[in-house]
Amino acid sequence: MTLLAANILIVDDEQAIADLVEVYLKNENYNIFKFYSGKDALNCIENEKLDLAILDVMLPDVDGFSICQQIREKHNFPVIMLTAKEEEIDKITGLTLGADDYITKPFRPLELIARVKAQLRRFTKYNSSEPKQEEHLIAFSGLVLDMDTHECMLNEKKLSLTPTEFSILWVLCSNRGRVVSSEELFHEVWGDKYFTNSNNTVMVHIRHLREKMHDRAEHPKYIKTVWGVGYKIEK
Amino acid sequence: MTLLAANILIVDDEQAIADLVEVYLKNENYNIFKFYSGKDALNCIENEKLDLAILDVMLPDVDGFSICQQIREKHNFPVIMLTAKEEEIDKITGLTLGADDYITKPFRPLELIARVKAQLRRFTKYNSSEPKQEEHLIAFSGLVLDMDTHECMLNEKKLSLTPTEFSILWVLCSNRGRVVSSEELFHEVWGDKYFTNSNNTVMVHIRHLREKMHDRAEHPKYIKTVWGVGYKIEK
DNA sequence: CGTGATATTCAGAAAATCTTAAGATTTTAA
DNA sequence: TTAAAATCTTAAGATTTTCTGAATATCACG
Repeated sequence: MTLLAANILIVDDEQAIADLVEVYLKNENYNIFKFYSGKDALNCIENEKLDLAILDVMLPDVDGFSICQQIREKHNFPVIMLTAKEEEIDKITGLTLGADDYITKPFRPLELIARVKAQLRRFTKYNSSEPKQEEHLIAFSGLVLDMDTHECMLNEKKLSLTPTEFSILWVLCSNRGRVVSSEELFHEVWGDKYFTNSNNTVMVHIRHLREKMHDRAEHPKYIKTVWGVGYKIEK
Repeated sequence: MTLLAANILIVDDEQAIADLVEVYLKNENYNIFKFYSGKDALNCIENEKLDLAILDVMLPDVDGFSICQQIREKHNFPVIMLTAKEEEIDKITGLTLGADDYITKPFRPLELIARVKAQLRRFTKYNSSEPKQEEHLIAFSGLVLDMDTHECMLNEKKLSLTPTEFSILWVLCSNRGRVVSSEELFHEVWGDKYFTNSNNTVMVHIRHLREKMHDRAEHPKYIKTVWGVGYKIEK
């Protein structure tokens, strides 16, 4: 694994899913190798130096399990399986054998990213002497967000955030200095899982966040409203 | 045995099992030599400096006993046998033929790792002067967990934990400071072999643990619930 | 001002966790 | 080997926390 960015293989015949995963992970600065079929993926496994694979269990040609086996045979990097919730348990048991982790669809983007990072961390821990830079931690001017512990500290004081609140703040912070629209926020946090026209839900959570941060909407110190565009945290 | 990592031989014709064992042990930083047949393994025994072997008793070509005998004849490192539950008689025979330990399938990852470490420890104790760092003991702020004896002490008092309880606490402690999701806990403790959608089982064990630790769910001193994410033990 | 965008509030819905207990399984002891 | 004890799993309902959507209020900009 290079120090700069991990190479991640994505295989899913549902193009929408694969594309989505790609977007999320590219956003995290990973190099993506994406395929809609198992056959193409196998080729990639041989020719690229990969660091992690995300495989759909059910593929039309070569199934995820076989790919996983091939990876195990000749290579050594973590494999995360994607399974639909409805798929039969027996099937999954067999198919996920040997995978390092699995995620059931539909999943939340942040969860996916967290899992990917966890695997890369766990793996590099034993395969590199580099004191990995911590990407699961965001810290600046009195605000600390820790993906591992899901903790949030604001000026030495611990804020107890709900999962959604944490996610929203995380997205805002990792895009610090840039305005993030309600829609974008919604997509980042909830994924395409739900579609709703009302961005009101986001608003309510922003409200709660500001409350917990003692941030008044009139003079928000942290989460600023940019009229007609979205929300932003100052750099 | 090198100071850095032990070389471990795995032989099992059930590829899924061999792969699984490989994953678990690689995770523990061992070098793995894996084979799906006895013949290939014999070759490896001659050419590599091995520190431990994990052998399936039932192999299609050369059986585990024979391999074990060959190891005993020319080499000197511990052998752990893998046996299916039904193979009662073989178990005994295998042991008398010189295996140092045996594990019945299906096994739990933590148990496998513990046994491997125990054997390596036992062996190196007499064959090296290096005071190997002991990873089989976790101790911090009043809590002591001993993988060898499966004992747990909390503030000088011994807690009698069931195997599952011990495993869960062990995983939580070794990931202290990080939130571990129910799913992850489940994987670590039960392995990929068993699969269940309900994390309720984990929950019940957590409950029992908290009970034994006099940890109330409202104000847990030790095992904290991180809503929507998992459980965690403070650093 | 008027209009559309953002805020606030709050109650019901949904989701996650906790508790309990009964039955299944495994281990231990006799 | 069998009986007893210990442990594990599962399920159902209770509880707690979190999320959502509607109704209303407020604000910024023209």
